Amino acid sequence: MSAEPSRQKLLRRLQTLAWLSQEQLDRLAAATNVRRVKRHETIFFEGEDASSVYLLLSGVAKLTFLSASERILVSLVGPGEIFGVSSLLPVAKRPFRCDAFSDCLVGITSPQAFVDVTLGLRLEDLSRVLDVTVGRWWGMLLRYTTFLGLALRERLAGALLELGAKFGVEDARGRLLTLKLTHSDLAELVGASRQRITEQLSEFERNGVIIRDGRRLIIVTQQLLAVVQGDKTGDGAKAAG
Amino acid sequence: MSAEPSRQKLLRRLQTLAWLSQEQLDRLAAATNVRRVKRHETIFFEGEDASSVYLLLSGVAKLTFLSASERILVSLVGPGEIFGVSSLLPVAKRPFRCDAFSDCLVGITSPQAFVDVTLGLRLEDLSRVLDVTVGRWWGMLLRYTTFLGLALRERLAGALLELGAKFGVEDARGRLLTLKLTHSDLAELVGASRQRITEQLSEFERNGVIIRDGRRLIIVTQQLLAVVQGDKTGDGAKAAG
DNA sequence: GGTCTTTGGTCGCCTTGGTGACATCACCGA
DNA sequence: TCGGTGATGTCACCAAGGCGACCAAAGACC
Repeated sequence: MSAEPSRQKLLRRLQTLAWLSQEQLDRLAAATNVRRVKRHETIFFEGEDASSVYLLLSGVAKLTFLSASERILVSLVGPGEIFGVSSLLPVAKRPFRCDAFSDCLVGITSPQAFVDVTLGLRLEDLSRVLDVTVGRWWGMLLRYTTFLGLALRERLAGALLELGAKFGVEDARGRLLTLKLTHSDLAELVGASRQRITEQLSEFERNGVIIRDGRRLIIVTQQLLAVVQGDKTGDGAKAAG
Repeated sequence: MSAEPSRQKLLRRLQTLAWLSQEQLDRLAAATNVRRVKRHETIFFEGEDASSVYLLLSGVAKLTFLSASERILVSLVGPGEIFGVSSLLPVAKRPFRCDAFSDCLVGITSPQAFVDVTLGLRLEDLSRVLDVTVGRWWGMLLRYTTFLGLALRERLAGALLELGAKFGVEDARGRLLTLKLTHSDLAELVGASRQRITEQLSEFERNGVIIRDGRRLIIVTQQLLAVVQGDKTGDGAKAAG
């Protein structure tokens, strides 16, 4: 796969890397494999281990998120762009699929080499810092893409789970939310109107998915998970009631 | 503002920074100011220059995005989390507002000091690399938050502008999209059905916002910008003939 | 050119969920 | 204890937009 024009030359053309020194460019080129990908072929799959950094040398690629029965075009990648960067975080899996939108020339490098050449750091050191800083963006992005194409019911369930994980304490009946959230707060969080939240919350209560202690919420993680996974009927809840 | 319990002690409690050495922790503490913020007070405003990194020492803060007549709760920040990290990118302004959801204790550091202590790098070197790698996430995040609460009309206009900027070439009549996009592709990109895209696109054509050259699109940047800014009537288009 | 497949264009029905308007309810300070 | 205030329930009405169905046009392939 390396009988290509000249890896250095290909890399030198990229605007994105214009600030690298000649020596850095050479080292990066040496660590990069070039692969030709035809239109509609896949560059990497969702769920794969994220173990490479990609440079789009030419062509157009697309990143898509595949939720249950829904396909979301997350982003189009143009020539010169670096993608597949979730490999810089200590995250195991790729959330998006990437396939070639037109015939592409793709450079593939290890994150270790990339970090070493561009910053002179060890991947694990950078990872740790990125995780606690820009890792939040990654999480938010995942949340938004997941939420698109979900109904209010599932969105709210997901949000409650997240809140429970972050701001909850264990309780005999489930997980108690220590945060005093109004329905309007939840509405803003989930992108809905206050009224719908009120309704949905009572439905959850009827089905035993949440319990109300005065104005505090106790969430039943098991049931909520069932809801997020698309249990429309609430039967999962009854099963445990 | 530094007559506080002990900055070192406050920092040492944070899970997020558990991997820092004693010496790093001391240096970070020395570079950090602690501020007490009461419930509902604002920690930073949207549109401000992003010139600090924040550490939430205690309490809960919320990040909100304020679009035209819409308020979106982007994320809740819990104790120990680092936020306001857009200051690590070469981006001028903060897109989100951050205010205290409960009484908070906030640590404030310069991005320079933060990067120096945690990675031993100069901010500008890290910035450059982050910009071309995780900068994409930032862009996507902004896109999603902006798109929430916009109607299809505006979303599509925004998407076309983006595509034009990235994959367009100047043309006598506007900016020619070199990419062969089907209506389904656009639908996936803006989160709509194929049929709506067809309709919206013809409406755009009627109003002179886009021009069709066979199956290729030419976008009229001026008009599209007007649409994105909420020009419901299409009068902006007529004005230019 | 003839046929097949992909894309584009339109309709009508129906679900989701936003809006405004109220009636309650819980909590808080005087 | 008693309003006041903000948080909750609930309703009727309405707009946006998804979905299935179907046809027309434009390439693609033989």
